[in-house]
Amino acid sequence: MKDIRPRLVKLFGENYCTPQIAKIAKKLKEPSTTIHYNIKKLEKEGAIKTYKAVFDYKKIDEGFCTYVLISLSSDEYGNPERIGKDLAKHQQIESIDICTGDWEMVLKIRVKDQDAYYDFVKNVISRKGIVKIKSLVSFKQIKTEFVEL
Amino acid sequence: MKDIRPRLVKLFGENYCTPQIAKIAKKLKEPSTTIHYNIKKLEKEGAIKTYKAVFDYKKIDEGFCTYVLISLSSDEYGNPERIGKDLAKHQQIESIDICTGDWEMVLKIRVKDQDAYYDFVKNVISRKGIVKIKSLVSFKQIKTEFVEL
DNA sequence: TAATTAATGGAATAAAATTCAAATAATAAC
DNA sequence: GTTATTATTTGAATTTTATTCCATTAATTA
Repeated sequence: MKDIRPRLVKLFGENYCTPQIAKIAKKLKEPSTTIHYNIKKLEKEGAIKTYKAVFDYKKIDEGFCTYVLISLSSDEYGNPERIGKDLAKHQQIESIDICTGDWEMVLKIRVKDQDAYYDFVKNVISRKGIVKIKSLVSFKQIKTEFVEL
Repeated sequence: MKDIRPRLVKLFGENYCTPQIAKIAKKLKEPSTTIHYNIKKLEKEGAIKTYKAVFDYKKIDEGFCTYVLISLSSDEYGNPERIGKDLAKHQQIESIDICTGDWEMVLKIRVKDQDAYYDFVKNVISRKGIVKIKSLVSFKQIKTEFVEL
């Protein structure tokens, strides 16, 4: 057995999907060539970033989800974007926003369980320049990525 | 001109995409039938919820993004799920989580601009049982739905 | 109003997904 | 440990789909 699944999950997480032109054409009652033309235009304009899968994250060992509200230390306060770009490369981070309000940064994180979360916070979040202020642990995920679970 | 684009955006927002089996097969150096089999299995198990597009939201009139931290009133405190399910039907809400910590619920919202956000809060969030405590407005979105912007 | 560019859509082609059947591997039953 | 059962892999054939090409129409600009 080749255990292809984790590799599939990785690829689907941010790519390797494509629009279903025929189905859309049928749904909108337009010729598929017209649909094709309009989709390519959206892609060229950069309005569509990618096509990807949305998972039932509990079933792919990413059931533990948290929001992390972050304050930056005074020496990094003026440069949240540098830290953000640096964090972005971590697969466990679903989203990164630089915000107004009481916190400079909001992360959404997905890992397997509490232990994995502890490791992630220890190794990635708790670093120079990042002062973690608050973790909100998701008890129940009702909707994610615009998809109801 | 038929202005197909908003209709496309709506369909792609949560569906009407499909995996690229041939590309995956090439990438993983496995026969496409094997890839096909494994994907169908993931779908049947419910591990894959759907395939969808990720947008550059500024370019589709959804550039204004916020996190809303919510406290529930005492009479709804015991039933956050009912409120969550009710909120889920609104397209502007990207995610809904029921949480531990200082707030019972976290929403991620996308609308066109501040005016649209005001309307949304007025009409949807500020209702019986929902006491909005804090809005975090995203200045800059670095990553969303696991995709770097 | 003419000229240019953008969008639509049919027909033909190319590419891909899907089905089918057979072989192999893994697991369970005895 | 051997047999029976089930799950997975894979090539070949088929069906479906995306894509290209080109002509037509609509929209925009000069």
